[in-house]
Amino acid sequence: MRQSQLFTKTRRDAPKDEEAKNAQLLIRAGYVHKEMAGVYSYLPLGVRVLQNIEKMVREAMDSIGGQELRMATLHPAEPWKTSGGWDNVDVLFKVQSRTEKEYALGQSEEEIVTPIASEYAMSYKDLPLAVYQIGQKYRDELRAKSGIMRGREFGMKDMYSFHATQEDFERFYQIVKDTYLELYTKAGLVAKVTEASGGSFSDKLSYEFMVLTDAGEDDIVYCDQCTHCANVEVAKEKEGDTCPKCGKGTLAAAKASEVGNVFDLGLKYAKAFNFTYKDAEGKEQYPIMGCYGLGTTRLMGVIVEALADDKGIVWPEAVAPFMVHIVSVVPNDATTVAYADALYDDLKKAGVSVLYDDRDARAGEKLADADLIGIPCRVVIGKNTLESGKIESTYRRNGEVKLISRDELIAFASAATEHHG
RNA sequence: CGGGGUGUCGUAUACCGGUAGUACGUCUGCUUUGGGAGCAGAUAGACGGAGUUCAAUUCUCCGCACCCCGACCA
Repeated sequence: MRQSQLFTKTRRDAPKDEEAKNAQLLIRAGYVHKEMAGVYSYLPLGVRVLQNIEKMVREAMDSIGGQELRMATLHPAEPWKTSGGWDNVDVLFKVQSRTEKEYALGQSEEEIVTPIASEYAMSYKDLPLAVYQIGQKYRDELRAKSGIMRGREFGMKDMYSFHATQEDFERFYQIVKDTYLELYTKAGLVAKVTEASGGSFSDKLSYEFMVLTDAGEDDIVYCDQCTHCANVEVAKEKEGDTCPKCGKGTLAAAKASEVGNVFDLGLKYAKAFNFTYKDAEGKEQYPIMGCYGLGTTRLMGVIVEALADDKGIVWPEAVAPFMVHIVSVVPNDATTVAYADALYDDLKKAGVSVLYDDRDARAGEKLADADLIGIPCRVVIGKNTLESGKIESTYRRNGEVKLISRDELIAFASAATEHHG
């Protein structure tokens, strides 16, 4: 992509009423556009990041046997009345048609997936079963805040599983947990699994996946030696205590943001929608159901919060909108431009995602923009390095500058691009 | 939903009961080009509605929007 063709532009100042770092940087760099409180449009750069996140999530869910589907987000009122959610879920958006027919907007989709699954899962042989989707969710939050981290419309992956036994659910939960943790690591984050309340959802415990960031809304305590971690809303423990799990470590307190969760739904929805299957003896049984959320847009916001520095965004390779950012700093010099053009073509041919700043602008502005946009590898093409035959590449993450050959750059970038997603 | 705050060109801001100014952006032209260039010109703005007043962007009231704190949070 030539940056001169990119329809968004960067801006020097953040809007005065955006306080969240993620919103300030994403707006300044041209990733998102705010529509209203808690609702953002995603612009070309933002879509590229979201698509990478979705790809990463999709591959992870597919790898553990999840089957992707896409359920409606405009829901009939009836299943919500059947489950009791119509009156009990206060964040449920309800809409009325001009003929006064009532609908709901999807905020989680047990009410939709359970009847669908019950049509196809007839026998114990059809279980376990896991389906998921990635898409928009709507929640009537009383107060949207923290930029894209807590909105009224947002992106989420929601998976639902059905099992014949509690043991099988536990087995699957462990697999999801490991997969989630792997995914957060790949996204450059440090995540903890915490026990939390099931809310109105379930009497049973739920598990939350927390990423450490001061922008988070949750307070957690975690052990400095083992994996123990708990949300203070249910924990009796506090900072400085000896870890109740390993008995060795000390608990530390931190702010964190919930980027995923797992709920044990038990038989609640199976019973509400009369979803039964036949067991090996031919008897009707209710399946055990689990649900697994992962906020894709929130994840994007958390990555910005956790990794950005004072110059701008720092994307991990797995989600970056482009892998290489070519910055041509002497746009009036024909030799330099020809060199940059050729490098751009070569990288594209090698399958590398590359943003090429070919704008007729000064070096300072271009470099500041590159820092703000946050692409992992920046390549500066100017007269100095052109003569040496080496390419100056700078890693956004740590500022490390290397002089490498053209072939080395292409080899590095195409390898990194393969890991994309 | 309770409390607090803020609404001025696209963005950030200034002033003022009487002609709304600046910077950045954008457009035109020329010069410039390795960390947010210079000159010249151009473009564009008072959230909405009532009220007070000779006169309201300014004061008052009512809406609406946005931000922050709290509560809430499938």
